[in-house]
Order: sequence, then C-alpha cells, then structure tokens
Amino acid sequence: MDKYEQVIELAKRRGFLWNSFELYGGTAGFYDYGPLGCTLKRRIEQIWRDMFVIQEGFMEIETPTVGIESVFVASGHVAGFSDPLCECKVCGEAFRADHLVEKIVPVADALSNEELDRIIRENHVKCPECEGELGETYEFNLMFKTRIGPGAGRQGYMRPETAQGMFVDFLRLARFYREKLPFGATQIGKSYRNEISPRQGVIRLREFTQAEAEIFIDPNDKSHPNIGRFADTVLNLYSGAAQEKGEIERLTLGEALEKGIIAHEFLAYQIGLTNLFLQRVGVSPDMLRFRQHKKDEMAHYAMDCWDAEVSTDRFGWIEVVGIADRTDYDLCSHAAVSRTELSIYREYPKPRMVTRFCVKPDMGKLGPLFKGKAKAVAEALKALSREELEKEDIRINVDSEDIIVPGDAVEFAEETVRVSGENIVPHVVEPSFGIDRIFYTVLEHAFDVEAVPAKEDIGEESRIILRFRNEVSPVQVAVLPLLTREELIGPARKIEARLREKGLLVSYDDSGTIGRRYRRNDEIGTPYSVTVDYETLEDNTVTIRERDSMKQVRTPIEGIEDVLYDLMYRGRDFESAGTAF
RNA sequence: GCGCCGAUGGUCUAGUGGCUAUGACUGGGGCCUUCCAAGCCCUAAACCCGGGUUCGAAUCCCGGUUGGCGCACCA
Repeated sequence: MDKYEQVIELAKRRGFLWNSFELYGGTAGFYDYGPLGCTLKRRIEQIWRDMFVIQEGFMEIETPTVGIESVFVASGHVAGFSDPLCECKVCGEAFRADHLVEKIVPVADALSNEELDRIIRENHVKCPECEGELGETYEFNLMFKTRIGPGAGRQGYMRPETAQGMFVDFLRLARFYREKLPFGATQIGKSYRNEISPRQGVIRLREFTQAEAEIFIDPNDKSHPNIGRFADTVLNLYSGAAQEKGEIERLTLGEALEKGIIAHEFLAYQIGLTNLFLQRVGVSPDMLRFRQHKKDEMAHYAMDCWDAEVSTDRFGWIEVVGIADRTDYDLCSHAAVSRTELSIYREYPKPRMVTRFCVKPDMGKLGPLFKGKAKAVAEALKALSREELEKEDIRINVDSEDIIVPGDAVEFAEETVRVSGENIVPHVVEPSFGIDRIFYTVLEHAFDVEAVPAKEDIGEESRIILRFRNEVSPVQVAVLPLLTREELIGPARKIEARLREKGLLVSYDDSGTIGRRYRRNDEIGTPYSVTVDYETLEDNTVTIRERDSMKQVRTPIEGIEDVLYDLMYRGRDFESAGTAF
C-alpha cells in the first residue's frame, strides 16, 4: 500500500472523503466531504479568508455557478476550452481531428472544424483503427452545458472558474472601492469541468472548489507597498532557467526580484502570501516549491505565472495554486463583447498640458453635401495629416468610394489642452487556489505511522497519526471518561459542555477501552484528549494528553476551557498546562 | 475515449463450478476503581450492477459501472 492508498483508506473509514453516489455505483470525478472532511475543508477556507479577505482587504463576493453564454464567449471558454473530436462511423472510436491531419498540414490546431473536415475528405483520411469512414468534426467542450428557463430556454454553462464572475462585476467593484487602484475581490466556490477521464481521486474532479482573488492593479505601477514583509522569505524557486538545468534554487523573494526572476513586486508579494498560507494549513515547507511557467506553456494572455507545487508520494509534484499576471486580457475581452468600456479614471498627480493636432469637420457644410455619409466622411477626415488637410480638394476614401471634400468644410489646428487624467485598463494579478488538492495535501503531509512498543513486550505495533496543525484540526479536544460508569460520565459530560461553550470542537467518546479511544483520536488528528478518572471525583482534576508526544499532564477542571483554548490558538506550551506525571 | 489489471461485511482478506461464504481488525452493547489498539461475554455487517452458460455461478462468458496503471487530454 502506498501512502496515497493509506491516506484515502483512512479518509474513507473516518469520514473525511467518500465517493459520491456510492449507493448507485458512483461516478468518476465527484467526491463527498464527510463530517470530518467538511470541517477540515471549512477550516482551510477560513484561514484563506482570514489572509486574503480580512488581512489583505480583498472583499469576498458570490456570483452564480451557472453563467450565460456571453460571459464565456468573452472569456474564450466557448471557443477555446474544447477539443475538435471526430468519430469513426464504423467502429465508433473518437479521435482528435487536428491530430489526424497534423502530418498533412503544418498548423492543424489553428484550423476550423470545416477546414478540418475538408482536409480529411480531400486527403481520404480514414479511421486509424479500422480504416472506416470518419464522421464530421465536432467540438467537445469541457464546460457542462445547461439550459436556463423552460422550453428552448437560453444556453447556460456551469462556470469552469470563479474568476469570470469577478471580471463581469468590475465596474461595480471599482465603484465600491471608490475607484482607487489597487483593489481586489475574492470568491470561494465550486467550479465545474467535464473532464474526459478524471482520475487520481480528489486531485482531478469534475466539480471542485476554488478560492480565487482577482486583484486589479495599475499597469504602470506593479510595486507593492508591503513587499518588505517577504523580502527575506526563502523559497524553493523553480524558474524557467532553473528548469533548464533541472535544479531548484533556494532564494529569498528579495533576491528573486533583484535578479529579475519574478516579473514584479506585486506578483512576488502574492507568492510570499501563498507560501505563508500553505504552511499555515500544514503543507511541509520542504515539499513545496514555486515553479514558473515556461514561455510556451503560459496562457497567451499571461505575462508571468508561477504555480505553487507540492510533493506527493504517488503523483510527484502537483499544482495546487496558480499565481498569474493576466494583464488586461480579461477586462479587454469583456469590454469588447459587452461593448462597454471597462476602465478606471486615474487622475495625474499634476494636470498635464498636452499639445495635439485637432481636426474639426464642419458638419453644417458636410451634412448637405454628403447626406447619410456625412458622419463617415467626418471620421475619415479626422484621421488625416496636416499636409493632406491643407489641400484645396481633400481626397478621402469612404467604403471604397473616392470622395473629394472642399477644403473649407474642415478646420484644423494645433491645440494645447489641459489633461488632468486618463482612463486606464487595470492589469489583473490572480492567485487561484485549488482547495480540494490542498485538502488532500494537508491530509498526506499530516499522515504519519509511528512504531510504539507493544504491551506484552512482543515487538512493536504501529500508531497511525494525522499530525494536523492545531488550527485546522476538525476535532480539537476529545473528552473521555476512563470507564463507562455513571460517576465518570457525569463530570465528563459537564466538561464537554464547558468546552463547547468556549467554541472548541469537541467529541465525547466512551466506547471501548481508553487505549483504543486514544488511537482513534490519533487517527483523526485530535490534538488533545481530556480524561476523567476516579481522582477527578476526589480533587476536580483531569488529565490532558497530547497527541504527538502522548505525554500527559494533570490540571484542574476549573478554567480548563481557557487552558485548551490557549493550547489550540495561542501556542501555549503543553508542559505549562498542568503537572506532568 | 482506448488498452491492460482489479472489484467479497466499515477496512484488509480466504474462497477456480457444489452444504448456512473464511478469517482478522474495526463498529455497537455490557462487565471492569485507574491511562495508550489489554481481557471476558453478547452483537451487527459482504460476493459492484445487468444479462448469459449450467441441475447449480462469488467463481466461467458478455455488457455496464467503478478503482489503479499506460495512452490521449489537462484553455
């Protein structure tokens, strides 16, 4: 059994992850989060929220998981998030149509479906499997389709990323942030991709959770006021150049910026923040690296992109976060499709005096002369140079028709005007987190099997432990009466209530022997166990047992909720929680 | 989508055509005055789905679902 198998087996058995629809045989690419899994996932999301929403101030929004067609036309997903497939009419096998013709034409992946069909027909391309005739090329789009409304309805798609909802709300967001850059919005939610063949458990899902921030910044100023915070943070960097050599470099973010490895401060800051987040939820620092996209793998609109990758036992390095400078690509696309200017007005520090050549067509003369074409004529005149406008008869071409305009129908001059600002289209820096993959990594990096001496001095037995960071543990304290007897159950129930009131996640467990219950709690990563015994009845003290060391201290019931709270959240030293014995 | 290999209680597993389907662990209830899967008693729980062959199928055949691996895919 490799580690993946052990982790998934434990996750299933203990209520972290279950295959969805298991009762009906299951469906690939979908997982249920069980009681402990759901709690763990929420706690990871809550830490993300703390860092990006509360600390960074990028407010969270919520947009629909169903989108209308225009949104994904603009984003490029309708046209580009698909592959051309072509099925054999005889054996039914499906092939990538562009792959079938790539030996015939050099740039097969740039062809339309009609062109592909034509090339297949003209070159008599047959099914590679059975030599049968091939059907028409069609697009297999990786978006789930749905219909909005009854009857024919309107075409809708399940969103393949949460990002588009935030771009679409750009103008509203800009106004909310009082039109000052930089500002950002975040979203934590489900996205959907109809993967052809999802595998690898929770690593590749058809429905998955993303936490994304879209940060709109000034394209002319990509500095970050707080970059000093991470200047000395040492990271495993795997830049494009480092990948050529196959060697990961250990550099501070400051050095990486100085050497120009990372494009700019704002991106570097997000890398620093991502590093902090991943370690806080429990990713091992030595199993974490930041890999730069090589020029040829970067999406065409991105100018620099770094993936946070974590090392996993079975799958090797997997991407868990993508941090990209998407430039103005998304806003420009949505502006073009919606025909709405998506920009922000930025005032100059000082107004500038700008001298420019200004053309003023005299519509009073052009109108009667050219009637319906007058507007087009005026537009054409505005594009001309001084030399051309100075002629007595000005020649222009409108809709491939030569037109002569009398010189007195247009005025022009150099003008100096006062310009106090300009409209700029912000660039977008996007950190995008795959929560499900991070969730799995947290489980795998926390998973440990330890040998402990067996009871009867016969060899060793193994102890399975999830060494969660306290902040993410789905159960924080187990309350255990030593024996299942009324006199011990009573006080234990009271302690349970007391801890719950403090807001701690408590589980009460009185079934089986005490040793069995400690092991059970080790397996789900409970950091502390409180045990009620007969001494409790005499002096109102209980024991607290620490998961990792298996050490115990004895401490009074009075105030125990504060002691445990401090252990959980304030890094209180375990030895100080009571008297060792 | 394709190819190869698998699928038996919650978990791991025995079972190559024939009695009521093997065992361990786990789970639940109880006993137990003392702390790391201890012991004792009781108890629950499985042949992935659908066809076929056969007197008889967990077992053989076909199809599907699902998991793993390889190919392909991963804007």
